[in-house]
Amino acid sequence: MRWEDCLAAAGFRLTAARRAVVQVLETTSTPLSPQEVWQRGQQLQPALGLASVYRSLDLLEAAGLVRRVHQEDGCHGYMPASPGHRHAIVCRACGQAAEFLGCEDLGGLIARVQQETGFQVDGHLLQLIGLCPTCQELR
Amino acid sequence: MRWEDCLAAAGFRLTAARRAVVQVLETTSTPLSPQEVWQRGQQLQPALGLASVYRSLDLLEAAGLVRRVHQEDGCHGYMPASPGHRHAIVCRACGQAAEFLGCEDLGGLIARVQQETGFQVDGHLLQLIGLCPTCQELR
DNA sequence: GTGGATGCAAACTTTTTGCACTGAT
DNA sequence: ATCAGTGCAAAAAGTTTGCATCCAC
Repeated sequence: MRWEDCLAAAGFRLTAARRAVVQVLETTSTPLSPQEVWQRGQQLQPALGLASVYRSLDLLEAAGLVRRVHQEDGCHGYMPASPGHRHAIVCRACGQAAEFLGCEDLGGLIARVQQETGFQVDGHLLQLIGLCPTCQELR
Repeated sequence: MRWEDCLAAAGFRLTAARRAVVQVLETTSTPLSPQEVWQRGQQLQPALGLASVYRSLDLLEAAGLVRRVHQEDGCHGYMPASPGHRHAIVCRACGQAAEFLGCEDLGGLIARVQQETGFQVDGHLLQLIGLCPTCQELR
């Protein structure tokens, strides 16, 4: 299901602003801040407003089409999200990011933590940090 | 090693502002925002400035004495950090948090992701979300 | 045609910075 | 006595909101 259909199915309109935001995110491998999405989006849609970028990102994130990643400095970046439960791995040198599937390995850990703390775990935030292939070569 | 010694050993001074920030964090089980730390800290140290709270939190985090947790809404909270490599579990209902040890279970997952993506993984961000014992009872 | 969505500007929130003064060493 | 650290105020970032206009349906 393409993103246009996802939004349409949920009753949202296909507007130029949303198109621009999606196009920008589709063509990046680095998570982008709202500001960056805005700047790049203006090349596709000169009238694009920053507020619409925020609104579109919220919408797309809620729809599961876009993922928000936590950067080391505390700012947020957005990247396109593949369907399913995935996590991101972000390069600490260049910011390049990739997604990966599978966090079943957490099962044992979660069971143990539930036992130890009494919390009932129903979600997790997992993100890996490292060096991408390119940045490994540069050192 | 108490926090006073940690800072002193690193060449930092023991000031009233830092004392207040540490005391506030020591007496909370919920991660606090800088604003909250400031408000509570003013009861211990009326002249406390918000800027000093930010500066102290940065310092204490760099020293590993305080942990920054990512809240669902994107804002940051700070909580005291026990020594060693630990992670946090945060209650999605009341914000209460606990720490847990042990993320060796990630080893297999990390090895697999390195293989798949070519990234060299050297860190991770892991946080669990769930319901604390108290909030489980309330429903 | 209608109402959802936009762009703009202003408001707000959060965080950082410049600077003179204070107080820990 | 020194100078790291502070409090304050201003500035800079980051994000949200109000509103008239626009355009997808």
